Amino acid sequence: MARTLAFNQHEAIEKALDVFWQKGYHGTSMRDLTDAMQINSSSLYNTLGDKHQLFIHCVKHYTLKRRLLLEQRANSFKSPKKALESFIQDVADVVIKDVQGCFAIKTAFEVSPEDKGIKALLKEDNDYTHQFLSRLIREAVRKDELDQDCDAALVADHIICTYTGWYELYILHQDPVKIKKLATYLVRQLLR
Amino acid sequence: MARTLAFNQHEAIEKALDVFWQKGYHGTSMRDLTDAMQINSSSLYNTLGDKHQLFIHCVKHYTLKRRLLLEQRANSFKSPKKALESFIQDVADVVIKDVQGCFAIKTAFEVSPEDKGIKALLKEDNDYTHQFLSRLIREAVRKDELDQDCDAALVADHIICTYTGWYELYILHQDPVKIKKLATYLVRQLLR
DNA sequence: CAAATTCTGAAACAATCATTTCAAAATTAA
DNA sequence: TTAATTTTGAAATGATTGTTTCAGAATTTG
Repeated sequence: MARTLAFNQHEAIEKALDVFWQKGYHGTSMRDLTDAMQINSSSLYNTLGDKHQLFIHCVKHYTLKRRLLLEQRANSFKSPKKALESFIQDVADVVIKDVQGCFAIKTAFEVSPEDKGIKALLKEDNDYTHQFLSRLIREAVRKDELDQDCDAALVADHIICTYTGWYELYILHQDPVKIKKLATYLVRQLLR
Repeated sequence: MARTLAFNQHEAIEKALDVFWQKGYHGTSMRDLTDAMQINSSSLYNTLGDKHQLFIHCVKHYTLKRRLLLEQRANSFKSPKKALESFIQDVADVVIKDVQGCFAIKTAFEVSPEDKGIKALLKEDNDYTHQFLSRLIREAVRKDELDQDCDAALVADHIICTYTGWYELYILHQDPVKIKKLATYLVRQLLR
């Protein structure tokens, strides 16, 4: 048998993700990646593949991480209405903390129009969030916390679309108050 | 005196815009541009400047064009409420027609986090739309077509954020019905 | 027409791009 | 320890990047 890998793959992917996140797919060079990952290119190609395959790893890593975060927080609420409120406010906080925007959204606009594979991954991620939200909404309706005639799937899409726009607004204006106001506005709009 | 330019600058910029729009800033090479513009690179550098300057031309061209379109349509309504409704539905139609998303939004995510010049241009464009919408909303409030306690600036931001998300959703799902439903939902949400 | 001036085309530029090569170092199991 | 196997580092790959060069074609004014 032979020696084992001298670097941690997960850590390497996380570092690569940081670079892709900041510079975008086309704006990132292999040198940027090997510098940040502190791996020689031959090792990189031998283990994680070429630039595109590495990018896929990063997308999967990112979406999985978010998914776990979402599931983790999902069970900590008794009232679905409260859970929805908290979800929206949390997204607003993430938007404000993330100066460079959401990696999935950036990738959706930069890469996925011309890359079906990446698009499929992002769609899957989007569908997951959509399911999470619409389930929450349906529960809220059942518990009479929301209007009976409310279309859960539609409202879920609406929420997702709205906070997508927050990212762009924050990139352009960097105004945390504005984002927070929009979040409370969205909550009040939905839950009355 | 000497000969005049052998190509139309506006047409050349429009062709360059098409390429940048489709491939993004970093995904576009100078060869892509000279091929599409049918101009030799020396002519390009002599007249419009380097890649970055050309990109600025494209952003300015795009935002100006949208601005004119907006102003042109603004005066064709008597009721501000009807104008708002029509604006939102029109945006939905644009989203559906544009398979590759809005150039300004794509650029906001790809370029402007690291390019203050481009960011300033996009912010200016965003502010213009914001002014346009908030003025319309204020008029609607004055004419009692909207709630008196409605914060015009906030609602304008909300509308802009929402339809930004439509672009992403359409890139991922390519479902026109979904976008139209979201548009009518937004309208009903606002104007009740 | 002629002289002046500017634009154009093709080639060349160095730099960087993603990727590959391969010998040597490193590690494992026997 | 030895033989087998894999990772690693540094260099080299050819292609492509953005940009420049410059001689000659083109066009305008006088």
